[in-house]
Amino acid sequence: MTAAPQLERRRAGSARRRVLDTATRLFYAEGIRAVGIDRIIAEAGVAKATFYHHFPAKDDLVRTYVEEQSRLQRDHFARMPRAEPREALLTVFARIGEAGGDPHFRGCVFLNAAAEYPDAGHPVRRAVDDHRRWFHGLLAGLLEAGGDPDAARTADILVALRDGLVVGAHLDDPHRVRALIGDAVTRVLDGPRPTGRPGGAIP
Amino acid sequence: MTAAPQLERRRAGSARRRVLDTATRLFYAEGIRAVGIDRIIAEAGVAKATFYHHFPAKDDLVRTYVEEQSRLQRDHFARMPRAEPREALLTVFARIGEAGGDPHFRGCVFLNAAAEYPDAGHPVRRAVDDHRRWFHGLLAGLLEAGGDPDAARTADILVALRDGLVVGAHLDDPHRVRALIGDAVTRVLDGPRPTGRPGGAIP
DNA sequence: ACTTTACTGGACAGACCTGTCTGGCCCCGG
DNA sequence: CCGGGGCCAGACAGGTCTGTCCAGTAAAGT
Repeated sequence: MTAAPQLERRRAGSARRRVLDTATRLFYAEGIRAVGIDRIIAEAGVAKATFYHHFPAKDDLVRTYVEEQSRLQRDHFARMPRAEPREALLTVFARIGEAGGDPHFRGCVFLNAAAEYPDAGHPVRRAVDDHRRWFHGLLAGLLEAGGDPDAARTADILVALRDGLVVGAHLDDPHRVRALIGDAVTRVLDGPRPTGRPGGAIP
Repeated sequence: MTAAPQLERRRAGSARRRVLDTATRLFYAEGIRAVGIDRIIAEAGVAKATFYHHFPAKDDLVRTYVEEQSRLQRDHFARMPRAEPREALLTVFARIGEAGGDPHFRGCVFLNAAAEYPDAGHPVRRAVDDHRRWFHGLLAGLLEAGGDPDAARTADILVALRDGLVVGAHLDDPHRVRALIGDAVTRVLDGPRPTGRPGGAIP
């Protein structure tokens, strides 16, 4: 009980919290490379030494930012009310349309971050990969529970669809995307399966 | 006959050509902000003054890069052999799978560029928009020719699918994406339509 | 032979970047 | 009361960025 207060002090992490919040806002709105440390610490009202005390380098801040966004999304879906698999799937996709309506919407945190880190082995890219694997697993689980005969494949397609919808809501028209989400998901879920073709998977 | 040689000199545009080629390679491989002018002119073997003679600012080079890539893709599809609309559609999507197999593949030129330019009104973003409108029109035209009852809607979905597939081929597994393209497109094309529901569009 | 034009090589300015360091304040636990 | 750690303020170093400028070369057209 003597070590805990050190980690849980009243103001402990307050500066760190402000840095991370500011970085999250600026990184998402303007891009990661486009936002410098000086700008972050100025808007967060934090000394430079304090920043480098909490984050050894800028990339550590970026990685933390991406990881936290992933955690927030996972928490959000974990707190989603229980529903039938298919309904849950539609809810997941409906959220894309809602997010696109936000005036601050600027696409997917993870896709945007990945676009700025060409090196696939970079910690930031790994964090993105982790998030994508989680999301694929979430969809595959719902599909399996819903009795989809090839949940992994359908999940692959739905992940692609989700990425494309988010991109479209950002670069094209959010309202049009919102209007077509249900149609698109239904086509993927209920569209014809290749296994139905005679002479299919098994030779 | 007197003005033409000035524009078509033997070496005229040679330096410009080298700059644009080098920039194309580096921008795509490493990102736009990540590549500086000094690096481009060094690898292109061009003097700095020459660079700024052809491109008033870096953003002009970037815009030219994006526009040229758009033109190249349009030319490619224009030279595509005539085929039935549906077959042509499948060919368009099959190319995504092929591109993903290239070891230098690093996603979509236009999505990557857009991710680095948050301002939607920026000339680079406009060039990206132009390209996306063209691509949507290409798909919509093929769908209409193929007798799709709601070509614009289906084109919207296919554009989203295309974006997601390209993203997946870059961030996830190119081989898996390649294997599911046909399935995905078929589901979207032949999946159930909302208009088929009783009490549909017309109240 | 003269002019025009693209091009070279490199110095230079001014801004911005990340990251380090010093010095001191303030609050909380012991 | 006092020690330590979180925090602040800002100078500083070393590098990179974009963009300007100058002086000179080489080749094309007239």
